[in-house]
Amino acid sequence: MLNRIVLIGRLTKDPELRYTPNGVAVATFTLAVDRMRKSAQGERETDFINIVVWQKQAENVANYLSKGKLAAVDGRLQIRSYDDKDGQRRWMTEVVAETVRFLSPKDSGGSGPTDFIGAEMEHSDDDLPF
Amino acid sequence: MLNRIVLIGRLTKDPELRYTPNGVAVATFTLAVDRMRKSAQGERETDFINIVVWQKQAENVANYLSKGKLAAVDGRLQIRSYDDKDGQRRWMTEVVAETVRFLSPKDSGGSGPTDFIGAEMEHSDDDLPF
Amino acid sequence: MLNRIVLIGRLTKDPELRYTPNGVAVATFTLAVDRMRKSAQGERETDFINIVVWQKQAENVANYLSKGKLAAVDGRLQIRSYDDKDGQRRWMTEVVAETVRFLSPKDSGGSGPTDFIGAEMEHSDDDLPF
Amino acid sequence: MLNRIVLIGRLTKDPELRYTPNGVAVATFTLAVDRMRKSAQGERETDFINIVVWQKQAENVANYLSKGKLAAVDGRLQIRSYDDKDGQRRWMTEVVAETVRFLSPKDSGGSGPTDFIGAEMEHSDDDLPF
DNA sequence: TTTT
DNA sequence: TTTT
Repeated sequence: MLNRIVLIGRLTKDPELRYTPNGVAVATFTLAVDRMRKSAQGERETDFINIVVWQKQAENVANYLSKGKLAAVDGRLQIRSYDDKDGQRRWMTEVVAETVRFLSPKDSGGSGPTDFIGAEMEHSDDDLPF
Repeated sequence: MLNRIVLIGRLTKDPELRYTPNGVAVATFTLAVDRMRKSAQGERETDFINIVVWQKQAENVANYLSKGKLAAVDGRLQIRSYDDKDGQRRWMTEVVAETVRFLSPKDSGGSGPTDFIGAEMEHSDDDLPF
Repeated sequence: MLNRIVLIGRLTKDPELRYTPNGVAVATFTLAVDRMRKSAQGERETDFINIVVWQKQAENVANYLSKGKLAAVDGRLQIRSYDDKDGQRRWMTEVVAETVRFLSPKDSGGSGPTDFIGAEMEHSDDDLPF
Repeated sequence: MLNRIVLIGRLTKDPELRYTPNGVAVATFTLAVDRMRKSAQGERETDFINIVVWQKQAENVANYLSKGKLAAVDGRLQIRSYDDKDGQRRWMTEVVAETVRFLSPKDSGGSGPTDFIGAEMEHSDDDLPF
């Protein structure tokens, strides 16, 4: 009924860009998200979370994000089941991004992307009736 | 750069439905959101938060929500400034809902709304290329 | 660096309550969270998401939640790796709840739990210095 | 019943640090959070949102954040009413931060803060019973 | 101006 | 392994 997740972390690798049979862009990457508390042994712990982005955003991600860059993702958690090569049912978890924000400073001297991408929320309040 | 809020609470009154000059539906209502901790004097405390919803959702809200009903709102926090009648600058805070979910059980015997409304997130994963 | 998720859905079964070797309560359950958009074939789709809760909350969940009840969970997404019986590395995904709210109306005639449980946020503002 | 907000933006000024009568640290600052869509006239729009942080975090914020720095805030929306000098009831809105993350790169050559601060979530899963 |  |  409601499913909303926000993550901030760093890309473990460059994003991968593909296209569906009907030509829709999809980018995937993994975010390393450090936990706030350390393990019992005092090591830092990290969740590695797979992200999927669609369409224009997928292309922006592929163009402007790369390994090690800091990013924020706002989306929903999705769990897909599939059967592996041995016919075993497996589950895969991923976050379907609604918006991705680039948080690493633009490379100085770079051509400079706009500093955000994402689906627009609905409406202007320019002429509210109240 | 990123602005995301999720609230669950009860409507303090029936929602109000209006239309912009160009015919776009807008509904407004207030959610009473109880805080988890009580005040120093042991009283329960509550935040009263104004919500704005647009378009089709505005009409659904007007049709299916009413005073006392439980609802979840997912949106963004917005602060608008305006000048009051004395020419003083004031600020008003409201949450612009992206989705509103109805959490009170449908009235038994009622004709029964669908149990949710809201903007759709972007994409199907029916034919992922991986 | 930041990892925050909010879910609303229904329990697929009664929660399970266990204790760690050192006596800390842990409850687990699965939330069925309907997606907003239907599949290409027009079926409703659902994510089944595993939830873990600790301590006092675990016991409240075990006492007051049961199969089919509506609940909201606020927490963080965690991915643990483990090796299955064939020595294969597997991942399991779960949401570690910080708070769980009970959204189904209390059974009429029931003894009535308090209608929420959860970790408290930090501070009162009773004597702010401004 | 549930109230959760996540913001990313830049500090409009250096944070202010104060202490309650009983010696508890409180820091306040304002985050400039750009909206994703531009106004009808094509200008970028921004929400200026007041943030409050308590205790150890307040001191960290005062030490490591300053005007222009990028930060993420995770907390709850709070609305307090007060009476102004003319005896008029006014409302003020602020976000009570549970965690604040520093997103600007540490100044090269600086002494280097830890790169996050915040309340810890509850439990380790080092000895889960399952 | 406030809800169960 | 799944809920209304």
